[in-house]
Amino acid sequence: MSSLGDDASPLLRPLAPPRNRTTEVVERLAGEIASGRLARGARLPTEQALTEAFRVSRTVVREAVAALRAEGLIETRQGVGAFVAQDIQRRPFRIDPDELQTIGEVVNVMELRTGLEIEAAGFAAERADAGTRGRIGAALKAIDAAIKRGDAAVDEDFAFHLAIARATRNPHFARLLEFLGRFLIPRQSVRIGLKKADDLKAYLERIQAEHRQIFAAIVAGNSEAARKAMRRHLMNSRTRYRMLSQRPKR
Amino acid sequence: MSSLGDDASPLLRPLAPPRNRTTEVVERLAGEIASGRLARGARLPTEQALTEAFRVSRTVVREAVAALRAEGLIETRQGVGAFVAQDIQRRPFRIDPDELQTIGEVVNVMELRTGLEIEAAGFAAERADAGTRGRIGAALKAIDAAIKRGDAAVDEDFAFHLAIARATRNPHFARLLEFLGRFLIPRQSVRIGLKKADDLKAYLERIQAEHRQIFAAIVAGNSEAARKAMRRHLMNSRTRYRMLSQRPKR
DNA sequence: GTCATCATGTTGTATGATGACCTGACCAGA
DNA sequence: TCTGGTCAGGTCATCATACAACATGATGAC
Repeated sequence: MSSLGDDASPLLRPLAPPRNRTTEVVERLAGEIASGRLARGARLPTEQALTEAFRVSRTVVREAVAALRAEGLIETRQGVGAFVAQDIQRRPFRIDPDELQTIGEVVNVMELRTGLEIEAAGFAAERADAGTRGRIGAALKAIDAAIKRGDAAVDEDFAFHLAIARATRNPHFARLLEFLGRFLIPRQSVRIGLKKADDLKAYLERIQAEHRQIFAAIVAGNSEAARKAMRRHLMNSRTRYRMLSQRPKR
Repeated sequence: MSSLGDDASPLLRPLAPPRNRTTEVVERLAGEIASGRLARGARLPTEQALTEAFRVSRTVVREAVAALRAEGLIETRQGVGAFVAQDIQRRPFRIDPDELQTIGEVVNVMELRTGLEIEAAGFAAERADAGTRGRIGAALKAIDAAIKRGDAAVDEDFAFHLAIARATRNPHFARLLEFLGRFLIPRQSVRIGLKKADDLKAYLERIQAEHRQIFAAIVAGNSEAARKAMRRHLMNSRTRYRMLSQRPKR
C-alpha cells in the first residue's frame, strides 16, 4: 500500500499551494470584514477602485469577489455594487486541517464529536424504527466480519456511528458527524496498524463490546442507557487514542 | 430597534438573488462532483473545453472555478489543470438558511446545539478557572440587568452560553455554538416580543433560574450536575419554543 | 543513466469593449 | 403635492484577445 518515502519524512513534503494574486486579494478583503473595518451591509469599493488600490487586473478582483461570494461573506448586485453580507448566516463552519497536526487538536475535535454522538445515541434510541435498527445491526456485523479477517475495521466502525446518527431522523447529526469524522479517521488507523495481529484483534474486540452495548440500548429504546453507553465508548476511545499516540514518544 | 414592516409580511420580502451565468456553471460542476461523476482527484476539463461546452466566456468559467476553489471542492495548479479535491476535508459544514423556514428545521438545529452545549457545560465544570468563572457570572448578571429594564435579553442570553463554551478551553465549542446560534436567535426574539411586559419578565425569570443552576454546578466543578442542568435547560427551551411558535396558529 | 533544453498545453493575469441593470435627478401631468 | 415617466451616469456581468508563468513530456548532449 505504501510506496517508498510516502510522507514519512518531514522534509520531502508537498509545498503549500502557491499564493496567487487572487487569494491575496481574498484574504485582504476577508480580513477587512472579519476585523469589522468593513461593517455588515457596508459597500465595498468599486471594481475599478480595487484594481487601482491593489494594482491588479479586473480579472483578479472579480475572481476574488466570486470567491468571497461563494463563502457567503459578500453579495453583489449588478449595477449597484458589492456589499458585506447582512446575514453572515451563510458563512460556514470550518476546521482548518493544517491545525490538526498536534495530538491536542485532534482531541479537541474528538470532544466536539463526543457531545454530538452522545445526543445522537439518545435520540436514536427514542426514534429508531425497524429499518434504522436493522441498518445499525448490519453495521455492527460488518465490523465483526472485518475483525475476523484481521482488518482494522476503520471504515466499518465509522459506518456504525453514522448509522446511529442517521437513526435520529435529524439529518444534521449525520452531516456534522461526517464532517468531523474526516478529521479523525486516518490518523487512528495508522497508529493501530503498528500493533501485532493478535493484539489488534483483542483490542478491536473490546471496542466491539462497547458497540454492542450501545446497540442494545438503542434497540431497547432506552435513551438514557444509550447515552451512557455512548459516553463510555467515546471516553474510552479518547483514552485509547492518547495511549496509542504517546507510544512512539522516543 | 425594529423599523416599520421589518420582515413581518411574507409578501414583501427581498427576491432571491438573480441567477447569473457564473452560479449556473458553479452548480453544474458542483453537481457533477457531488454525484460522483467527477471522482475525487479527477481532472476537470480544461477552461477552453468548459467555455465551449457551456458556451460562456472564459471569465465566467474562471469565476466559477474560483468559487469552487473557495468552497474547497477543487484545487487548481497552474500549467496543469483543475482537480477535484483529494481531501474533501477542507469542505466546510454548512446549513442552508433557506431551509430553516419550518419549525421542524429549527428544532433540528436546536437538537444539534443540545449535544454540543451539554458537553460544553460538563467540560466547563471540569476546566473553568477563576477568570472564566467570573466571565460566566458576569454574563449572568448582564441578563439580570436586561430583564430588570424590560429587555428580552436575547444577546445577553447567548453571551452566557458562549461564556460557558469558552470555559471548555476547546475553541471549537465556542466556534460551533456561534455558528449554530446564528440560526436560532432572531426568530426566538420575535416570538417572545409578542408577550405582555409582566408575562415576559416572569417568563425570563424562570429561564434565569435554570441559568443559575448551571452556573452553580460549574462553579462547584461538578460536571455531572452541570450536564444535567444544561440538559434540563435546553429541553425546556425546546418546549418553550414549540409553544411560542404554535401560538400564532390562527 | 543524468541532466539541460525545448515545444506544447494549461492556468494565471492584464486589458479593452460591450451589455445589463440600478440609482438619482429632472420633469410633465393629475 | 404627488405620481409616474424619461434620461444620464455609474457599476457589475460578460465577452474577446493577448501575454506571462508554470508543468510536462520528448529530445539530445554528455
